Amino acid sequence: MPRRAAGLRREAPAASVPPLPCTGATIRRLARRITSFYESRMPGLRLGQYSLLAHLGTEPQPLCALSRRLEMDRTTLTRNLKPLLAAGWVRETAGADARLRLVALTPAGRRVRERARTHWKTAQAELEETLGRDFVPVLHAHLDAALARLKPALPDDN
Amino acid sequence: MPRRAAGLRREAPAASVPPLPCTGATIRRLARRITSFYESRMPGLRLGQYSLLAHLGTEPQPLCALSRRLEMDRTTLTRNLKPLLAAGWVRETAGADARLRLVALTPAGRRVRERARTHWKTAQAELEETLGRDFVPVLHAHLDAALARLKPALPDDN
DNA sequence: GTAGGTTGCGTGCATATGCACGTATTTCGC
DNA sequence: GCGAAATACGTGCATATGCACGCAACCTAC
Repeated sequence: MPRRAAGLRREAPAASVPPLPCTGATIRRLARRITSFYESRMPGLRLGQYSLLAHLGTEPQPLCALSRRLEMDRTTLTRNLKPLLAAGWVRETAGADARLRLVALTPAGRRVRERARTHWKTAQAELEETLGRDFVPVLHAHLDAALARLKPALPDDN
Repeated sequence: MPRRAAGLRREAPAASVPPLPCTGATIRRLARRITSFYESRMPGLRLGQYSLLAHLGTEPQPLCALSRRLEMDRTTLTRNLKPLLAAGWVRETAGADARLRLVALTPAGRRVRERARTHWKTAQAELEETLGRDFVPVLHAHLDAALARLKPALPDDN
């Protein structure tokens, strides 16, 4: 071991096979990075929360419909909705079908969404600037293609 | 805006602008989908856990080095390591620098990793089959390009 | 040598994610 | 009608994610 004053070792991946290129790990890494990018430009709102607001409307819609549109687990949606309900941005109403839980934006929710949309637009523009104006459409095309090929494989719900 | 009689509309995304294509939302959606794909083929191990095992080695390395290599928040790493420690797949040792927390694979951890690597390889191959053999390299190239352009913007740690 | 900045780390808080399981309602087959 | 299948939903559990804050050990300048 070479002597070293203070420091940390940044060498050696440590006795083993180097990790092979994993599509899953890579996409998650990029998702983290991009999420962080957006959120640093959207004060007071997580990206997921904004996404939720953007998919909500004045018209009450059932949770299941929302989860399908967002292609997100129903139970995740239930929990992600909680802070928005607590903030008074979303209200729930009862419909004819007693099983359904209908959710819609409140006036306050619409205001928050409009304000956030501005920030989002800025972030999106800045992201496209950073990644390259002509790069982003290509990236999107590939992401969409991957989504189209990868079937959700719905277990029970959704 | 034409005033429409109640009952004319059946679909309607609910009184508002349809969500614009958001790179962040799209990549998170794909990340969820792909994660689910891998995990359905890796019994008893989350994708993140496998990724961690794959980046660990026999040689003890400090947490901070690991978090840098994984490009992941240090505190997230701390927590993600916990189940692996509990399972006896990872051990921690003390080094010269009392600040550092050195972690390495145990023999059991190596065995688990080797078994998991097999499953991972199958999953990866199947994914490439599903997405298209020639598609995946292109996708990777774009993901890597995006990662290269998007600087982490390290706040304090990491 | 010691004060003060730096570095490595853990915890509390808040959200994100999805599976297994259980519950309530509705619809369907007969 | 009525019992079974289908549908919509919540909760418990386990992990994933990162920021703010605080602590301890280390290093550097003086």
